[in-house]
Amino acid sequence: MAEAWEQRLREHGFRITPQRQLVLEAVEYLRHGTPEEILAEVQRTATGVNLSTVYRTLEVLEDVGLVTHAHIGHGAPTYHAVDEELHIHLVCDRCRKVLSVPADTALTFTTSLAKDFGFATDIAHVSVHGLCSNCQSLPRDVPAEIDHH
Amino acid sequence: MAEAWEQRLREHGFRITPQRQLVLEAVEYLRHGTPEEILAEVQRTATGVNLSTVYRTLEVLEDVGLVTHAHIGHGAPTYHAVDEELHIHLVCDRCRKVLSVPADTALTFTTSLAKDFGFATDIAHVSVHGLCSNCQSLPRDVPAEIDHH
DNA sequence: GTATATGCAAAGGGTTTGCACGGTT
DNA sequence: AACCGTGCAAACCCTTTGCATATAC
Repeated sequence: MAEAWEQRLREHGFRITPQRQLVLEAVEYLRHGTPEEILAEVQRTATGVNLSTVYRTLEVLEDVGLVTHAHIGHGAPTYHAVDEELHIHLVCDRCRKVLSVPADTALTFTTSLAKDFGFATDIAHVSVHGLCSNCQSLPRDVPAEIDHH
Repeated sequence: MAEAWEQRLREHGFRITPQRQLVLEAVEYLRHGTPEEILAEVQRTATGVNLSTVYRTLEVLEDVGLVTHAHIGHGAPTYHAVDEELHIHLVCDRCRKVLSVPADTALTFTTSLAKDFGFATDIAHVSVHGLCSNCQSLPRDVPAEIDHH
């Protein structure tokens, strides 16, 4: 029997290619990865793979439900394999640290958005910004952006 | 007595310039505006103003607490005057429509982030993505992105 | 054999930066 | 007079696209 991911691609009319396999494996291995990071990982095996292929491949893999992405900072999005536990990223606007918390922390929130506005929330898609516990206790006008990653 | 906004700038060691006044007025007038839109509005009065000045000015105005910004789509951020009612943007990933809901809809959510993780949430900074009530009732594989604005 | 995927290079949107000039204090 | 703010142009990051070639089916 073919691997599940091959099945998924074929079902949606896509072809099986080495690039698609490698990108998917890189996302699974990295657990959190930007397109650039995924490319770097893929190129450890296949140096010839191109960034635009990574972009196109991630789009396809997302289409068929094998990966998802989330926006962390203002920069490149982060991709996850779908079998990762669904989580929300809390981004500290001062120190830039990212905290992952279970998606169902937002359950009452998403429930009321559904009830009051009929809106079906994809809570993990976009990060929640704010200040982490550490940075809240710091003096006000201390330089932000301690860690740019 | 000087206007409040002039006070604000001076307090933080910034100078008063026509550009800063015009950008602030444009943000207040537009209520929701991207840097480009703000520039267009400013240029109705002063054609010579430059985009990079708008960016730099918005940063200053945000620094001193006269404006805030929120990320709606993947594109340019939207600026608001601080006296606007604080609201969350709900973005439909299919039709791209944006729904504004009161920020305190998220009160139980932000409260539990504070209690459980010590995180002080800035809920209005980033939009919540998902599907609006209309698009949920549509068939699955209908082309998305009906309205690119 | 035919349609789809890929690599490459170029273009695109949004934003930031270096620099010289001009305006505010 | 000193410094800050501005305009301009170039550079920047991330992403998308056109096209010819290669590959999966």
